[in-house]
Amino acid sequence: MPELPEVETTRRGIAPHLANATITGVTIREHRLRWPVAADMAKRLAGCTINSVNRRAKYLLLNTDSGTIIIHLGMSGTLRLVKNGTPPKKHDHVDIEIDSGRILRFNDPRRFGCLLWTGDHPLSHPLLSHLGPEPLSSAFTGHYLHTASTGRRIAIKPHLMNSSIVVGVGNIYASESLFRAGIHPKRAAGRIARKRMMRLTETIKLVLQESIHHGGTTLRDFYNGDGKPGYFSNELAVYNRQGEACIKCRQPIRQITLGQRSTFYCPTCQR
DNA sequence: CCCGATTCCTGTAGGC
DNA sequence: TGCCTACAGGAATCGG
Repeated sequence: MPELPEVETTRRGIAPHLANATITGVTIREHRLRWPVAADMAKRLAGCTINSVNRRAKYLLLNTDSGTIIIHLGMSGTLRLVKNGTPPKKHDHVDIEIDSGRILRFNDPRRFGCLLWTGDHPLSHPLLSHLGPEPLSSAFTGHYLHTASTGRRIAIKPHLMNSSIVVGVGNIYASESLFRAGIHPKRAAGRIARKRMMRLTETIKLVLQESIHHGGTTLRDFYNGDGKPGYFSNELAVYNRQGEACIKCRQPIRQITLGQRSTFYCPTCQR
């Protein structure tokens, strides 16, 4: 599933092929994604030149000379570059054909992803305008997170997954970061000392940077068409490891539900 | 405002 | 082996 590191790796993979490319055609086979794909997308995009490929949170932004294509991969979406004429497979919902003779192909079995168009500045779009800071940016500090958590009684884990607090921390990395920082996922966000918040923010940055490293591996498989899931599984200390011995203290890892999401932690190491 | 619950969807895993 | 059901997850939105 595309976590922030995988979205970033996707961006780096497709950007060289798309920069300065002109769109020659668009095929929409399925409009019903998380948000409907605009019927006039094809008309709007034809003849546009892509200037750059950027990322904000888990959104990919294809910046053209007359507007921006906003793409979210949801949890099962992929973007692949294929040769012109490659027959579509199941769930290949949208093709963006470019003048190099290739197609940027959006596939998404669960259709939680989206593909939108805006003529305005993309960061002003309603889906992007209320987002919190990027976790790997200098704006995301222990001081910031401590301040943003003041008075909050919500558990720290769903708090970290709230995109208005910080973007890009999904279910897996919320559990992993809290384990490494030694913080119990149910602890109220407003009851974590500043010093521990400092450690938590540094841990989040570290975990995401490590996983970007693994995202490279993901991208190669992804482009080779293997598409095998679970590359991260060997790196994960607690996620999906319920009942297994904690790598630090050998106590069994526990699984609970928090904010309607599976949550994994060590009852001894996390307080 | 705050926060928990619901919702969209399909592939996969587990039970029988 | 095969059918059936429960469940997973990003994130907007609803409801209390």
